[in-house]
Amino acid sequence: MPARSRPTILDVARSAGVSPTTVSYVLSGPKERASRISDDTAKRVRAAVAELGYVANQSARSLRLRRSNRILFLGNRFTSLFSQSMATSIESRINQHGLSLDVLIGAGSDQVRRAIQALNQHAADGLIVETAGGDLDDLREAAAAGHAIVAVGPIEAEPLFDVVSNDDVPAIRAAMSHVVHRGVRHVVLLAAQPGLDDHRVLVARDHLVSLGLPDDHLTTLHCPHDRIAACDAAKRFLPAAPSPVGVYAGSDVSAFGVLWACYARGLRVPDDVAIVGHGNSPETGISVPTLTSLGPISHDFGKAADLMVSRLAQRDLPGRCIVEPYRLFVRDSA
Amino acid sequence: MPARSRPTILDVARSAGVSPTTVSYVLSGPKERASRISDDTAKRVRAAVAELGYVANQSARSLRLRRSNRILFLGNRFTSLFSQSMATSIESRINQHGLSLDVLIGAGSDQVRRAIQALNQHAADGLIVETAGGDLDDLREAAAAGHAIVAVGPIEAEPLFDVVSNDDVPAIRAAMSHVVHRGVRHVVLLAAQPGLDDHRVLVARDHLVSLGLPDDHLTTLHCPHDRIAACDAAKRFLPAAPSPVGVYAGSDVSAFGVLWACYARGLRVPDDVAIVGHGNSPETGISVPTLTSLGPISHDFGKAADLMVSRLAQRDLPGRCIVEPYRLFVRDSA
DNA sequence: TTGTAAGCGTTATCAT
DNA sequence: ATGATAACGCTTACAA
Repeated sequence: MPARSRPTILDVARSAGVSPTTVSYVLSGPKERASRISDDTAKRVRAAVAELGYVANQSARSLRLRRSNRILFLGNRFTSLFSQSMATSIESRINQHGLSLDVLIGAGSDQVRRAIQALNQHAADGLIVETAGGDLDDLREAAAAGHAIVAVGPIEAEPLFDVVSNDDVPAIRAAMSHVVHRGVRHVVLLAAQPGLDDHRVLVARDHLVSLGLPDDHLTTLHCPHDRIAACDAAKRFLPAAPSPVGVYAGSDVSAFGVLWACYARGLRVPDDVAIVGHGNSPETGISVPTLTSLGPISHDFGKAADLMVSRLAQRDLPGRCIVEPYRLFVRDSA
Repeated sequence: MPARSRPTILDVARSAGVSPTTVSYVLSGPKERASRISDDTAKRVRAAVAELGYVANQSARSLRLRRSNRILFLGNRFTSLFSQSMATSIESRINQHGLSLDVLIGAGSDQVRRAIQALNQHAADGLIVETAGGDLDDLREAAAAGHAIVAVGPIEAEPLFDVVSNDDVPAIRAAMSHVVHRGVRHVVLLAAQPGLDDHRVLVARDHLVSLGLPDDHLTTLHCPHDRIAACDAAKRFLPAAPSPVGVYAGSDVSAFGVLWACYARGLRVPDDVAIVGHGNSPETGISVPTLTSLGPISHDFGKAADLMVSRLAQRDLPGRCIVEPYRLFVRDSA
């Protein structure tokens, strides 16, 4: 049932004719301690390691060191281009620091709780989480319990953990102003689940009202942020909508779904339907028409990793907040 | 530097007025041993656990049990709809078995080696890996070392580990026959990196030759399987290609990239350009035109998880092989 | 420059 | 029905 047993540090020590202490010193990297080992001994130890194929047991190591050197990243959705690029840029930065990153995917408080559970189990040292704010209470509690947390999302600074604050509100307003200026008088707003990212549509709706659009010209629809769900939804609501209609899709993938629905229904973009995405993923540049979208000016989320690393080095740091500005990227779909 | 210290089993024992042994028995689930603990004691223990918020330290547990109850899944690409659905279906099945799944993403032998390293470190009990065959040697070596491996991909049975064999060859041939029957005499084949999935284009090319297409009517291009790279590539090769031309994109995401390139260049699909994808992702149904693609008849890869679980229960099982049939799904793009 | 020994938190064995 | 004890593999004072 258990895997075939692997060599331990004792086997290496025996084979090299030294004590386990010496082996540990040789392997624990060239800190100042490495100097206490003679070159010759070190060489013999390394030879033995290579010959036996010795690899340190992480469980034993974590138990003794009281840290695992693993960081968890919890992204929102597999289909989200945004989560993907976050995972990629965070991973490379985390690796630069000699830690390893585990990627979990899935929004929702159950996933957040699972991730925090992993921290409680000492299975990971810290959690970088993409959140829309729905699980802030869980995160606050975990941070209060001494866990290292970095949250990324459209949220404010926190006292107990670090935040990369996606400041998308001005860009959302700019997008709505833009479509209204182009003559749109009816707007459909697409939101995923309530609590997940509905702040986007709330901001959009408020701003449209302040621009003078009557409330009954605004429709909020809930559908998951994936291409197919958005396309299906759009095929239902678009034919009935007065032209020109604006669609703020809440995500780029949804926007592409809406775009396909326009093709399927023979609607012209942007003349009949003006589409705005969210995320400004690279794919916005290849569709026909190209997709107007709003997103962060920089797509490098390595800063979240840096926050985590410095927090691991000093646990009692006050919560820091890096504001990530967003802007509207006007292309041809609106 | 280390996290605030959490309660251990000793704290629980003290608080409940019992020995650590008893706490462990109470918590290790109601197997047949639970009977040896009196109801009253068990209740007191559970109360103490709840009060202190005790959670078992996974490192200590893994060290003692010599297993981590974690399974690794290594998928090819974040952008791959196929990897995504594999990860999802495998995770839910793995969880049903009381294990947890860690998802890694990234093709290439370095990633495979990193995953195997995790096995060597006792950080995980088994590895489910999506592979095109390029890293079979590494996997064989790991399996020979006693690790539990399940590989999913267009590969054959293996003696030392389990395989879910994606039998896509007949479907690829069917797809090529289909486009040729429709009058295509020139075909462009898109492959990712050599060694990753080039078997797809090799099979396609061989079959096209056997159908009588001259070799210089066949072009193989290498570009990563993502929408943007494929679109850029297609924008370059399509205008020069004789019409009608067939494109076997090697993946659905690439196919969508090619489709956008056709729109951008004013080429009609399927009349000027016939496009075939690979993977048969749900998105094939929403594009205009819908995407002809080949893929597995079933998208449930829970069977890979089942293989893993049974292998963990009995390590010396011979390598099993489940063949996953593919077929061509003809839609409007070819 | 190297070795001895204690301890990280758990679970299994063996007593009681 | 419960408890004492040893062991899992590693790191690190401290001793030599």
